[in-house]
Amino acid sequence: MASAAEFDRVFAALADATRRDIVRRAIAGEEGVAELADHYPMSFAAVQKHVAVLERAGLVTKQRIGRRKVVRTNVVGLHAAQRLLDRYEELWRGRVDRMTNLITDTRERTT
Amino acid sequence: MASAAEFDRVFAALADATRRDIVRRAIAGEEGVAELADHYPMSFAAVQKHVAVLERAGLVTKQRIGRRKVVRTNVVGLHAAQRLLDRYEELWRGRVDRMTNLITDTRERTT
DNA sequence: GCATCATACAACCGTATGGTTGTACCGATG
DNA sequence: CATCGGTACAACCATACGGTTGTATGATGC
Repeated sequence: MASAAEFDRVFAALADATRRDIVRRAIAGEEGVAELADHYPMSFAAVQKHVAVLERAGLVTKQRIGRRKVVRTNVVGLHAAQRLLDRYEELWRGRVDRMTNLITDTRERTT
Repeated sequence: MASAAEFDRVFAALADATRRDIVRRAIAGEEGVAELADHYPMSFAAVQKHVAVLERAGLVTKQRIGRRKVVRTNVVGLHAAQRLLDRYEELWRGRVDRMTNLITDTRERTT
């Protein structure tokens, strides 16, 4: 189970379009940092920082291959975020069910 | 489909423990801003700002009831985030499948 | 109409964030 | 071993963010 601080990092990491695109590209898991940087209108260092943010959030990993470091998205990190949203969803459904019951009860009582 | 800026707002809104807790509490949809504020060790104004961030992200709505404004989580906003994560998940699965095929092909060729 | 509860918003402050440039390190290759 | 490609990191800058206090607006109850 992820701590509050971990959720903070995961969602903060996903709250940037460039980083989301890096996550998407890193699913293929074939590009190094410099190759990723070519896709974006910013310096290499900026992209490197974005990758570092994603890495700290546990959303990607880096593996040295030759002189490059290939960036790969870590599906485990994504799952943490997914599970939190799913829990909200469950709670929401529970609430809706309870309201439905309430309405049903009322109907039964009033009919 | 949500735009990049909308995703930015949704994930940024979720990247704070207090705001996530407000979302959770607002699922019940019974507390006003002042009542929510009682749960947290910060000023009323701070909580109000958090609610405003969630509102701008489309994660909660406010409805005037008497002199209060009841905060309710908007499940549609959550769905936007969920769908993005699900898409990453799909892409990831696709990649794994492709790799599996590749390995299978190789085996078939080498046997 | 007045006091009051609930909300809204502006101004301010410290720190975090996203970007830049510059420098240093590491590994492959001639 | 000298060079070069790829990465890492520090220093710096502007702006955004999370918090505060103070003031204003709005709906309720007497």
